[in-house]
Amino acid sequence: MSRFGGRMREYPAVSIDRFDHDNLLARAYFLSHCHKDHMKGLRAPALRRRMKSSLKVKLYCSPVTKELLLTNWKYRFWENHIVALEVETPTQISLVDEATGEKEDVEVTLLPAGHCPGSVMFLFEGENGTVLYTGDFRLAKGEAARMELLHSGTRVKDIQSVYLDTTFCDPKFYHIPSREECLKGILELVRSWISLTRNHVVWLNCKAAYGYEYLFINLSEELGVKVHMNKLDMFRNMPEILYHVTTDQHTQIHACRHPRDDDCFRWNRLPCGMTCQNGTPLHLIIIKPSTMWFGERIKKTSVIVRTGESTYRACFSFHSSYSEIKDFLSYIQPVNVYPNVLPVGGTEEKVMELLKPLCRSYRRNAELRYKPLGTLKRACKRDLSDTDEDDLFDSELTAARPKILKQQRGESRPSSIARSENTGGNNDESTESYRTTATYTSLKVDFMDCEESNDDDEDDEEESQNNMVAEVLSQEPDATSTSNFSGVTSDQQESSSDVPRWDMFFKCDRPEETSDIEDNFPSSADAGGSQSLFSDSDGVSDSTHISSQNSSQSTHISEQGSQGWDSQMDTVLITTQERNALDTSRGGSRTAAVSQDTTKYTPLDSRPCKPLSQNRSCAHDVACDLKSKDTEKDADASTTHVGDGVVEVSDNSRTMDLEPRRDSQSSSDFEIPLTPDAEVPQPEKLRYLYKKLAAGENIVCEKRVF
DNA sequence: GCGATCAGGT
DNA sequence: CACACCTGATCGC
Repeated sequence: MSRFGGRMREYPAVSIDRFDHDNLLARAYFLSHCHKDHMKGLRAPALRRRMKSSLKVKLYCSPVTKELLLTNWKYRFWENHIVALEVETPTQISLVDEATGEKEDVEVTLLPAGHCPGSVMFLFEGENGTVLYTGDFRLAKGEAARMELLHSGTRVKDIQSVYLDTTFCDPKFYHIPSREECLKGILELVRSWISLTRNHVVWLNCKAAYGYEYLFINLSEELGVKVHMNKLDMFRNMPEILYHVTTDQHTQIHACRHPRDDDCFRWNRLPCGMTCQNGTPLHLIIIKPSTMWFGERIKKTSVIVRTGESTYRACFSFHSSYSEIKDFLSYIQPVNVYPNVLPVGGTEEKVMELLKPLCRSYRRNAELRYKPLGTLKRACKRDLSDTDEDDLFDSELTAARPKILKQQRGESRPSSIARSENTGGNNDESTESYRTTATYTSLKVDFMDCEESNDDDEDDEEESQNNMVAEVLSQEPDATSTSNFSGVTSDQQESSSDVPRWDMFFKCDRPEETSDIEDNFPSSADAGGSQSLFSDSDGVSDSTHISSQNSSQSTHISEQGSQGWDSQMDTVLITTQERNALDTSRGGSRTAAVSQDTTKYTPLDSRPCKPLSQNRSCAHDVACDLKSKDTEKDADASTTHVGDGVVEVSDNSRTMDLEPRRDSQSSSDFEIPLTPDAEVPQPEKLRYLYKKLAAGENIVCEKRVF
């Protein structure tokens, strides 16, 4: 639930998603979506009075949100004060103080948030910088990178602050199955039931809130059965939804509600009162969409679980998972982040601990706070002494999977790489120009991403150790590099040439280039072949739960208790693995169908959700495009290349945009003073270590010596 | 009578 | 587990 107070530090003249207290004095109002917890005060008498006496104050929202809001008579009084802004259309807004006449202009852009129909994020650009208010959002990994308006030219805009939906910002919500996965699971369950006889019906026990519409649409499209709802006047101008829902009870899929709809637990009675059809009693199953999450080491991502004889839970989430949040924020890399939501067991401090490392300001501060020695020790200590299994892969530790992704990531997300390298190496940006070498910081960031790209594997010891090793490797140079700001010189560059680079070392083992892009789309590419050095060990660990899948009597049925999801390994109904296999065997037609349906959701949800295949190729194009343009940009902007891998920046206003060449990664990181005990790794030693890593061997001990 | 808040429920 | 919402009790205006 949103705890956002309504106002952003940078633009306090506007109020977003809160309409009480101080917000009554705002010069403009913004509503991100139509959920009650974002509408506090929106129909209060105080605000109503203000609107009556004001000609200028407006409420800005997406066209769909406007429609949904005005359908509710309680909000009808807003009618002449709402301005619907088209999504992804930057709009200049004058914020006028009606009392003083004082004026401030901001440009606002609505970006699709994927939370519910009409949900958007607000991007504000003006004198006080660029800030992003996410509202509530669910964006898959990589979606931020695909949002054109988050970019300026080829790189991410310089975003000062992000006001972030942190609902699931906790490592325990590490993974939530993708929208497509969940959809498929529900679809197959519903299909298998309602195709038995015409009297087999399904009740979708949805909350009284917007956000399930794409589920209804997809079920209806796939199965040719409309979904029964209590009312649908709010969709009267949304044919994409309207076509798939009905007020006719005589349908096999219901999402109707009743104040006492637990009557449904009495057999075969629907909330709408239906108990039989043509004199024959109904056979009812209940599917309750609910958020299911998986810690990152839990690999069996069942999206449907049977909870009783005729009751099921289906995975469904309105909010981004922890790994999706991380992907989003680490791509944007704002200077500041402010959580809009406190996760349940969490405190503001705890959330900030998780978010800060993904921001620019923290990196600078961290470098100031921790002297080089301290940083190095800290990184090592945490890696090696942390014996808490649950924490083993949390947060930063998750960053280090020994996948050969660096190059790939670099190609598809240049700004992310550039930023992280910068932030790792720069400190006082306002007084001098900088030379930055690319450092292992980027490696770390890369791994942070790629480990999510196949979270369906490896919980075994061997892999864990590999993880640890990789973490060590990626962290230490990182830590080292943080000391760079005091000692980088350009001649450190030269000596790097004969030192093996992690990515280059393994380059020959990599699959063909085109598969690189797949790694950016984990939800659709999980079933893909080996993309990593460790695909073998992945395979081995996979086998451990294949057997448990087979132990289910069929691909669909098993019982479960009501404990946490993580302990329900054997109650899997439909696993992602199974479904992925299904997709593969069907030549991907299934994926295509679902993707297409998702497209239909687009106008309502405002999501630029293209079919996955399209997304991929699109992303691929963008990636290539970005890369080539990036080069130009560096040349014509305020950055100048100084040698290979060193960039000198003279633009003080945008120092964080330093973009060292990715391929500049070199051993120069090692050649600055280290901790007293530390030694500079010799090329031979690096080669040796890489070899061991490639073989999946544990070299942690040797690392300690290092 | 209305709204805000809280507790308790799904 | 959680979300987003509803209902009902209580309090203050």
